[in-house]
Amino acid sequence: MFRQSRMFKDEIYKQFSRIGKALASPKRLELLDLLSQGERTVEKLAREASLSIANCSKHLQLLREARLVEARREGLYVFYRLPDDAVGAFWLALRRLGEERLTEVEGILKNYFQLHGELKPISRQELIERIGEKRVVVLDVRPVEEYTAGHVPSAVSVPVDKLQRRLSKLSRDQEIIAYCRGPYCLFAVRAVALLRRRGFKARRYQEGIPEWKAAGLPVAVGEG
Amino acid sequence: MFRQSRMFKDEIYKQFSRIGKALASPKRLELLDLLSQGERTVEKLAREASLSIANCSKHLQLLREARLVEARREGLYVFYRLPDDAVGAFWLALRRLGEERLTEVEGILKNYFQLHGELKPISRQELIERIGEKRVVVLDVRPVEEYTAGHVPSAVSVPVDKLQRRLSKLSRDQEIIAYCRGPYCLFAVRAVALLRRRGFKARRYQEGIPEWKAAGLPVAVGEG
DNA sequence: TGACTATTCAACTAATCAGTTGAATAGTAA
DNA sequence: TTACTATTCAACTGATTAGTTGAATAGTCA
Repeated sequence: MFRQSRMFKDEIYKQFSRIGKALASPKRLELLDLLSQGERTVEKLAREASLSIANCSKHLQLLREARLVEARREGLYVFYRLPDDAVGAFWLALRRLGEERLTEVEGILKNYFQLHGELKPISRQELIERIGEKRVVVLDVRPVEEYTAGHVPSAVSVPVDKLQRRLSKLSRDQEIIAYCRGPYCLFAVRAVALLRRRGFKARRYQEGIPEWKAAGLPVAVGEG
Repeated sequence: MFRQSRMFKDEIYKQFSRIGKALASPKRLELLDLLSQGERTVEKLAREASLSIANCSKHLQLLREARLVEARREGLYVFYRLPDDAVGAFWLALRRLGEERLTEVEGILKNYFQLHGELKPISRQELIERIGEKRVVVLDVRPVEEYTAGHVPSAVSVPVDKLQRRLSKLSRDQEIIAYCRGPYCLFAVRAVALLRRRGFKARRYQEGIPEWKAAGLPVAVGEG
């Protein structure tokens, strides 16, 4: 009986550790974070996470073995995605645990954002309250595909690398609130920095769509 | 800017991967599961997880570095424990994700419980409904310390290795519901098997106190 | 203080994993 | 079919991790 129950436990915990192993690499977490914005090809994932394609593919295989991502073929490309919302929610839970318990995380954030003179981001509550206001415009500065896959209602899509060219369409009388993928994506930081240099009144909302959705708030889909 | 934002991301995800690394070993998950029942000494943890003391201590160091456990000294012993409920909840979330997504888990469970002729456990809802009934007695078959640290209200403490000697105190007219640490602890399985062999009407509730608590149900503390 | 014990550390071996490179595969388009 | 391309596989190196053993440490108790 003892021998058998030891075997049972060893087998069971070994299964759960597959998920732990998949989460044990920084790059795989970055891939999960990217995929929580929507599906992507290996190529795009590799570029965004600064990986070679072969290496990225291998990491994706590992994630797939732990059932944290799944793949779908379309023409020449293989698209990877999160199989359901539970995985995205779990990644959020891991992140939150790290933010609470690992003091180093706060240090890194502070260090980086001080370096770039970044002001305190606005809270979710404040964003919700101000969304309807005439003198406020919300910018989604992620690539267009991600905006299309889901965005804050009434937000306007202005990908960060096109912001420069679209400055003329923005009014200096409005207050601009920019958001991107989440607290560890720097698109909104860059956007706000640029806008301020040009004399706009701009602030940053630091959460992304996954957090917005997890809080039960409505998400708009499509061209907006 | 690119160089810096890559460095930032690498640092941030590396921090989160510390948690992943800590979760990447079956034995460490087993230790977390044990600790979610309450604090314990290194010696006890080592015995329960079938580890050498030195090896167990090392695993605990690793968990401590990821801030998933903390230590407290009392007399000759060092007690390890989960620093707060968030860690226990996170372990539950990981487990649930595994149960849903890793098909192998179900297979292992089925395999083992078929082998032991185990019937379907009763649901949480049924347990709640029947707790007050005169003809039902709920047994907590974990070691006494764990019962003392928190148990289902009105449950009686009968550690599984003392069950044999206490059979005379149980009535064959009552229905017995036994529970232990959770679905991967086999105390309740053993208890129910013994009771049935002796002609008692016994069933198993397969969740433990962490799940009970996470569902917002009341927990009784002390000698009961 | 000194004897004692639980716990941790240090050093080592075997095993596992990350990342690189180049070749193979599987699917598309002509 | 053939040419083409995105993706994956296979083999390798260097780095990291698990687990073992024996010694050191830190605290208790008389």
